[in-house]
Amino acid sequence: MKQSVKQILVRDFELDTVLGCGQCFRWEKDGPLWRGVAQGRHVSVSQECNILSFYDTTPQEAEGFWSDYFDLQTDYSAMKRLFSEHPVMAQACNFAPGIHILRQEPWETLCTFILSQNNNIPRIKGLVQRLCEQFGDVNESGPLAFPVPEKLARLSPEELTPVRAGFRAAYLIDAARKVVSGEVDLAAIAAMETNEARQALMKIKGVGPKVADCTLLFGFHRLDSFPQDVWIKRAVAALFPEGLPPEMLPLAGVAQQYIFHYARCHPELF
DNA sequence: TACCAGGGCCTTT
DNA sequence: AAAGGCCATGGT
Repeated sequence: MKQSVKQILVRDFELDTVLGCGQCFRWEKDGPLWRGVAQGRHVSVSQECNILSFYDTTPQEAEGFWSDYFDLQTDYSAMKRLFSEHPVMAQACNFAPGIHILRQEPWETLCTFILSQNNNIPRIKGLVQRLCEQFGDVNESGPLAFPVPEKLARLSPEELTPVRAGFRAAYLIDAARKVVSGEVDLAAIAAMETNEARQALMKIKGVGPKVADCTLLFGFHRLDSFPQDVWIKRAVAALFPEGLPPEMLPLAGVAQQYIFHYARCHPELF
């Protein structure tokens, strides 16, 4: 194995959990190495104990762009302390102590979660990969950037058939057209209060509360947005019949990730 | 409110 | 090898 270009000491971070828990779809594990693309940059990363090793990038990119992407500067132990005042949440936090919320690009996050609906992770990855291969730009370092909205806005549903997204193709095109026209303004959404931002995203066909909240949490780092799917609804009903404790609400999205991962890995409990 | 909309991965036989 | 279930959902 070649020498890493940068090693970073991490806490409360577990690469396998972060990249495998269903918040991102452009990472592949190859032996100990995870290879991925974000915003047209590619990188390889591995982790041994608390050391994160970066390859195929520069020390500057690792310290800057990728540290931000992996949200390494946020103190998750403080959040876990708050959540752990609830005994069941303590168990969930303890079960997967290395969860982080990635800081992904909003447009890509919106598209990938449109594609995620009524779908499973392996197939979502395939759809995203074909979308990038067919319509993404290649830069000089090789990786395929996620297709820009202008590109997708020009397409007809027929032209998207090679992606094999099914009924989701029309949703993707609607999203692209509304972003290009400014009817959905992602920069403005970044500045909106969460409920207003959710409503704005839901102007897109195929974007309901769940997809909107995933976009806000994973693409805009809105830690108060709380994506509710069948698993979370079941788990919350069992664990918090009165609803989430109010002190957790500003960080409900982070709490959601611990609960979701715990529920998925203990299906017999819910 | 219930049902339907691609398609393929994964488990079971 | 073949079959069927299942899918972090939303529109009609």
